[in-house]
Amino acid sequence: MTRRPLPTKDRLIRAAADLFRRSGYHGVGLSELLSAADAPKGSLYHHFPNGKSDLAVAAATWASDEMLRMIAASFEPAEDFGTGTRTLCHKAAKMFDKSGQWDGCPISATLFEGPDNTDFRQHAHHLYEGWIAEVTHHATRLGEPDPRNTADTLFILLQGGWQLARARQNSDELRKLPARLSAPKTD
Amino acid sequence: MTRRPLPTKDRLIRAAADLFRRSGYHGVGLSELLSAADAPKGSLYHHFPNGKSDLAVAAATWASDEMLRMIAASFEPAEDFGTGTRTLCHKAAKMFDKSGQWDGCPISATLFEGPDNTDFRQHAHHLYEGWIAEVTHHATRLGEPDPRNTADTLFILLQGGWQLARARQNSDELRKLPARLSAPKTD
DNA sequence: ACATGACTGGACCATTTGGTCTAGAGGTGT
DNA sequence: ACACCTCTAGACCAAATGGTCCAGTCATGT
Repeated sequence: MTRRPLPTKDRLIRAAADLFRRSGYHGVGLSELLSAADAPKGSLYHHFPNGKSDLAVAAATWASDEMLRMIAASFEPAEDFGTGTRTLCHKAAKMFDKSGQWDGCPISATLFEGPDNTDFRQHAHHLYEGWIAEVTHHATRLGEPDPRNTADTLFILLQGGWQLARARQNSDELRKLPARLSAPKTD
Repeated sequence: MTRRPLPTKDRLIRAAADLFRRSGYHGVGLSELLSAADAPKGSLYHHFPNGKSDLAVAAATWASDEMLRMIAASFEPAEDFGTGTRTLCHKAAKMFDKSGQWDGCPISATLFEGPDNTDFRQHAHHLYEGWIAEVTHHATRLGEPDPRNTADTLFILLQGGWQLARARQNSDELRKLPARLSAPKTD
């Protein structure tokens, strides 16, 4: 406790976020989880009475909060929206490289691939809308003409770009994303 | 056999593609799989000596081939690239609705979330590049200025758009995709 | 009629799964 | 000193997991 760098609960959340992102909800067993967090089973069920599923929600929420911080850190110092986008994509690329280039989106790997519980899916939706809302906020602030639509597009590009980067094992796909973001045609 | 609409091997592949897309590789047990395909365990291990993992590869490949057919069917009759793109996205939206609006990409759910086998990942990459090559082919044929890059972008939009549609439970996100596809800025 | 080979059916197995339960350690307040 | 409470530790459990194995079925070729 005093010697451990982090309290047990946080170690569990971080280990869960890490492992779920790598192998998906069902791909991680409690034993693997507990040994990664260096915690016994009793602690898990003390902090998360509903066990694995509670932990999954906590882990996804924590990962989502990290993403929100990343978005804020990218756009707050930016002069214009394009600059913020470029910063965000570069940060994402760095995160991708650090994650070992195989991991998926922590939200979808944890909640979408989880048990076919409606609450899980809705929570994922909620978290995603949080990202989009944050981007919309900055798009508005920086004078983008159609902030909501622009935020949706950036979300799509990040999700799809991450997938392509994963397939190609190359984070440059993420860095090239801003070039693909431009004013939509008036269909 | 004579009474069954499809031979056992194909029923297994189709059931697997279906279930894996819905719950991911680890989210589906053999029992669920076998009862969905109405096949006994012996048949699985006859047709797929390595069991679940062999079946997963076959299922992902089959799903990928379906996608290739969908791409071809969209672009072959098209006068220009934009029209083909619109058709493809509408077809994808229809498929999304038919799938129940919760399923993920069959390739990534089956192969990326699978065991941390390098072959799995590389096969997924191979299948994805097949999609992109097919789109590149049509982009070239229809006179797009930068066919490879355009194909990459369409892939990214489809992957990301599918994810957003899944979160929002709304296939219109896929139908709105073509409007987001435009000439990239010269960064 | 018989043998052959592909395929089916399911009993069986070791291992792992998520989850429960209880004994107790360790800190804090009185 | 005591009680109190949070948290840890891990033995234990029923159920499910992926996988093996083999006897039996059935269509076919001869």
